[in-house]
Amino acid sequence: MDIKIAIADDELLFRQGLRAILSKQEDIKILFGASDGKDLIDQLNEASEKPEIIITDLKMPEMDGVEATKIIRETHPDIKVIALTSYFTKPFIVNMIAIGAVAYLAKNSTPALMVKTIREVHAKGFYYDEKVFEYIKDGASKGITNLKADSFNGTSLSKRELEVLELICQQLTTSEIGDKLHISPRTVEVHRNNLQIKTGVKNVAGLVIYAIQHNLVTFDKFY
Amino acid sequence: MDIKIAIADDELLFRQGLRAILSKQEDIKILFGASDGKDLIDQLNEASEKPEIIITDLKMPEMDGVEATKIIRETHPDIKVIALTSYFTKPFIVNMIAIGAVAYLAKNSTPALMVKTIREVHAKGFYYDEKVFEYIKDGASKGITNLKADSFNGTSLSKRELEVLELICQQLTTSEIGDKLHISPRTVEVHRNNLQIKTGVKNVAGLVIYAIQHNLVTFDKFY
DNA sequence: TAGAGACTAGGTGTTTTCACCTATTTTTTG
DNA sequence: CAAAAAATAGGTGAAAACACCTAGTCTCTA
Repeated sequence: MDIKIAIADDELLFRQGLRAILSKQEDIKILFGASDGKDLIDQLNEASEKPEIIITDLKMPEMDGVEATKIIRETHPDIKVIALTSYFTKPFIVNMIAIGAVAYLAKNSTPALMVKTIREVHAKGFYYDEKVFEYIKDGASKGITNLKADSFNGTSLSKRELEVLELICQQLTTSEIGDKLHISPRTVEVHRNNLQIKTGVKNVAGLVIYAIQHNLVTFDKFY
Repeated sequence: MDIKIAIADDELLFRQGLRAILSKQEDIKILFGASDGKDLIDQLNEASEKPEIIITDLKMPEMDGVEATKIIRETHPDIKVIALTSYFTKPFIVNMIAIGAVAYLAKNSTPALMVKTIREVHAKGFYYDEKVFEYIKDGASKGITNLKADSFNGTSLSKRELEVLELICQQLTTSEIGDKLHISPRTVEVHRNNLQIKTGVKNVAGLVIYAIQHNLVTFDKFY
């Protein structure tokens, strides 16, 4: 009768902390923890006992929570995904809900809210607090289907453009990026220029903001 | 006879998780938790019972762990500070040790290592694992005093610098910023340059990332 | 198989950033 | 009040970004 849960977060201490908090609840049982999206999917596929609810951080190395959620929604449509993150901003939230997360929880939440969210999700299948709900309404009124299609690769950035964008966010210069991708710096300039036109920003500052807001780069990579 | 501890981390769930982990140890007692450096200093000053050890995250809004550590080293030199962070890189580590942290712990550590570090710090006054020790040796050979003076080591950003940073994030150029603030573009350049030195980043891309990660600019303005 | 889209890369020139300096004035603080 | 910190601004020069342009190759698909 326990609520079976899996946790994905790249910080072991956080994961273990969450485990310590949740293990105090008699009706909650933690099946396993994963260090990133890839690990989560692997363990999920191998697990004999599948979790009913997965709590996943969005910002993770290797494969992030967004990607992982997409895969889980396809391969295990009955598993509920609760998104957990420090970044409580509209694009993140609207996008995660569009992808299929059933709750969005800030890392700044209280343990009590975390437990409540888990129980609500288990009982009703979803749980949105007021702020999240407000964001969803906003997102919906602006056409969530459109958002679904456009969302991140919104203006549809190409694979190469995304690579260049990521390296720009890592503070590399044009020629450094050229070296890394084995292409001419001129080509990198073309990509940067196209990125600016497609995203409608003015300079690298704009590109970085765009990348972060659209969750195209993970924060971890900056260090 | 308990080891008295205070915890500072901006994520409540993490803080509570840590509390849950550490409260299982009979010899460890958690006095209070703080949500950022400012909060930590305030609570520290007001506390009737002072902690012997403070575990602080480095990346926090308002006042970060670096700044807080510096203040604590001055006002409460007998309190040991353990730096806790996701970013296990040389500059961070060397800098924190230079400032006076007695241990450097990754958020990716095991709860066991966390407890061990606390006990070692309590007994011996410090604890460095092999990797940290290696970095310190490296850092020392390169002149730690210089690093202390130059690097970003928590010198908080000035009001003007924050204004400039915000406008950089709004994609304004140096001369546009100069116009807006009624100062010479040269002065803006000085501010930008100082920002880069203080934050330890390489270019505007780095500044934008720093600003967003440290909650120095509000995301809302971009929507 | 023709066309679209992506990736490539060169030319040219302007503007901006960035890294070194020095130095004065203003404000804050012990 | 004296010292420290912050804000101001100039010089110089190299590197990078940005804005225009043209144009070849490659891959996928209608």
